[in-house]
Amino acid sequence: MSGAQERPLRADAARNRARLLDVATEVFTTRGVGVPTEEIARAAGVGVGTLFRHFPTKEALLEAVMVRRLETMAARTVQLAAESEPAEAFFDCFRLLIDQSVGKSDFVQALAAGGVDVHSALQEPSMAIQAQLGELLTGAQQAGAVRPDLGLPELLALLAGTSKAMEQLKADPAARERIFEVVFQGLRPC
Amino acid sequence: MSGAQERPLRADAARNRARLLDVATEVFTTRGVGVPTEEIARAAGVGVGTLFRHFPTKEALLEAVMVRRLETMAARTVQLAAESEPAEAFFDCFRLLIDQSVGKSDFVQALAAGGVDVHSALQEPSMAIQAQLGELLTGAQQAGAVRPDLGLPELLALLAGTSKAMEQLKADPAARERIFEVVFQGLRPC
Amino acid sequence: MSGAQERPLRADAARNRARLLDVATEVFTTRGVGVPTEEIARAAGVGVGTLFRHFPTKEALLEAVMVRRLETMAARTVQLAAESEPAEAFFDCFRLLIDQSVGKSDFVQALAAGGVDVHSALQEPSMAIQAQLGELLTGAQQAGAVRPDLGLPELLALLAGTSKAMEQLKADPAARERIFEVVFQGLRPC
Amino acid sequence: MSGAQERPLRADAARNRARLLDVATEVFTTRGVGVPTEEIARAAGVGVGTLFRHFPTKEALLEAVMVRRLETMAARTVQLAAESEPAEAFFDCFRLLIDQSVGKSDFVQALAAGGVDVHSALQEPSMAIQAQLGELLTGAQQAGAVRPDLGLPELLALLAGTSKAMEQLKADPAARERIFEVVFQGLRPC
DNA sequence: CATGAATGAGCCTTCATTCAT
DNA sequence: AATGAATGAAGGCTCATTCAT
Repeated sequence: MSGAQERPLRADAARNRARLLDVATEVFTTRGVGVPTEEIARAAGVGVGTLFRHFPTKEALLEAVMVRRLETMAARTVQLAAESEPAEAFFDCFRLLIDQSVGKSDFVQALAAGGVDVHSALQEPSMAIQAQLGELLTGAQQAGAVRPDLGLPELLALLAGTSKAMEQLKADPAARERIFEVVFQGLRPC
Repeated sequence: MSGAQERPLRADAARNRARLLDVATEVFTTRGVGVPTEEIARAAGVGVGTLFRHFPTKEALLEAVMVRRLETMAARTVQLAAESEPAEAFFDCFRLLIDQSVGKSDFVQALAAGGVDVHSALQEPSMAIQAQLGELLTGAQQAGAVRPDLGLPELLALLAGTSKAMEQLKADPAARERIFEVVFQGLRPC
Repeated sequence: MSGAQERPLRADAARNRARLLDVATEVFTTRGVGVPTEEIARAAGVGVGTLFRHFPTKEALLEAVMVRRLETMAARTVQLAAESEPAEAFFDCFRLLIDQSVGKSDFVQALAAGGVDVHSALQEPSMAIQAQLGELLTGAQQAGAVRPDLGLPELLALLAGTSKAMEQLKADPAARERIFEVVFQGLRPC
Repeated sequence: MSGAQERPLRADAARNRARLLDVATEVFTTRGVGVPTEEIARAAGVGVGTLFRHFPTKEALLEAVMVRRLETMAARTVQLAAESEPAEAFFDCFRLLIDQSVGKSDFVQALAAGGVDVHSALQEPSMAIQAQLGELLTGAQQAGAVRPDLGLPELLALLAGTSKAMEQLKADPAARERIFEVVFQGLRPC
């Protein structure tokens, strides 16, 4: 269902690939996309050659990082959606996506794959979450827990915005909670 | 108040500086910070040498761009604050700052100069707006128009977040208005 | 007639450009196209940056080198053609082109720009020589000094081939002369 | 005669070696020496490791390719020389060598192993053909079919040159034939 | 023996910054 | 003061070669 594995991939190769992905996620997130490939490779304990064997381009690496994040998000979203009442599920999911992406608001933004120039590789996982979110939104609206005039685009924008807001309050959990209160109260029908 | 002008600056030099600043604002905003200095210089109709005479560093140029934006924002904020009732002034000002920064959420974020690594040059204008916003916030809270548990940091974070959200809805003014409704309703006391 | 000079080009810049062209010609010719750009720059007494300012690509440099050779050839060809009788002019010109390109048979081959993938920049100068050679050939044929069944393509091929042959006899002028005798005798009508 | 086989070589190993050689010949000839080793290996259906087991260096592979060509040429030359009259044998052999090397003028040039920097491995087969050609040349000269003032070096140079000339006329057999006529007529005593 | 993942030196190219004109 | 040519440190990427599986 998730595309044929090109090949089983040798044990060590798989480990390297995973480490590269982990390191790249960490590095891109904390220090931006400007970090040299060589540094990422070194941090992963491999040579540049290995990095480029697994990801033919720096951009391909970035893409893979985002795809993985998106897929993780999608998985948890699905899980949550199945476990609770529509309204509760909606708000829990909102929280989840935000918590998932503290310090990574770009990832949440990448989620809005409706845009034109978004890399095709991101389209699929992004669409998957969007579909989920769409259902959750509708459910919550039918349950009367969310303003009925909001659409999916507004929801995505609010997710990106809330994530951005949270970034500035990393150090203050109480303040973050207040942001949630503001947004959630704003989402409710007048 | 904004630092002594080193020297009166010849007429043409001043014109060049202004053009450089305008062009840089436009270019950085629309195409990102990655644009080569030479291109900015050319677009401003001067040589690179001239650019570096006015701004010793590319980063200094970027800083100058942001300072100017911040100063503009501060001026309008002051004006607005003086013209209206506390509560109205607060919401108008929120709107203003967001509208000012569509497609430029980084500028709004720069506004949160309380952060550690923010360039010192941004501190002063940022502090100025923050002071204004602080007063507006307090005023609106005393008027009972805004939740009393919110502090300046939360407000700044919400501004940055809302700006980010708006970026994704550039093309849809009605949706943007709905975002305002959500945020404003969320800001009101329960 | 040869395209508008983009700009007069500062004295030192022109000198650098010329030196780069000279060095590149020498280096590409004696050691092949694989020589690193940095080495060429160093040999010309400039930094890599300067090389790439003048020639945006390594390939562009190579192209420029060949264009210049071709233009030199064309100029001398025109001169020769004007000075002598058709038959004599034809053979003198053949000799000239070969002597011009000892150790550089690739240049002579580049002359055959009829090929498809030849860089467009080479087309013009190549065509110019081809036109000249065509006239010389026809003249010599009408004078009865060259087999009438030969066309321009064959002439170009023979030039490339003779040049290649000469490369192997660099050290032996007498042997080279014998090659000329063979080729020239072969060119004459049965 | 051509060096002791290190070991009998297992059947599959021998097959791999042969395939590698075939593929490399094809690839080097049609696309140049710049083609990555890995690609050659893949085209031969083996891993890079295998390639490097058989040929310790890319250059060694290239050498082996040329040695094989040279040996083939030598064999056919011997055969031809034995079958015909001296003069006819000489011209037939010239033709043969050229036809053998259309699009591969480098191979014919490698034949001139008298040069200094030629790899030692090429020396032996090259010398073999040279000896053959020397005899054919002398024979043809004694038969009065070839100018007596030509030596082996000139013959080798003419072979290389003619091959180069033919490369440019790949598409036009009639023109190629005319080149032969020119060269052969040039070779005949005045 | 075969495989192909790993390595890392080296290449081309860009761009912020300096400095001669 | 302005200009734009020159500089050279990096950066992304390739590929011959090695070595663990």
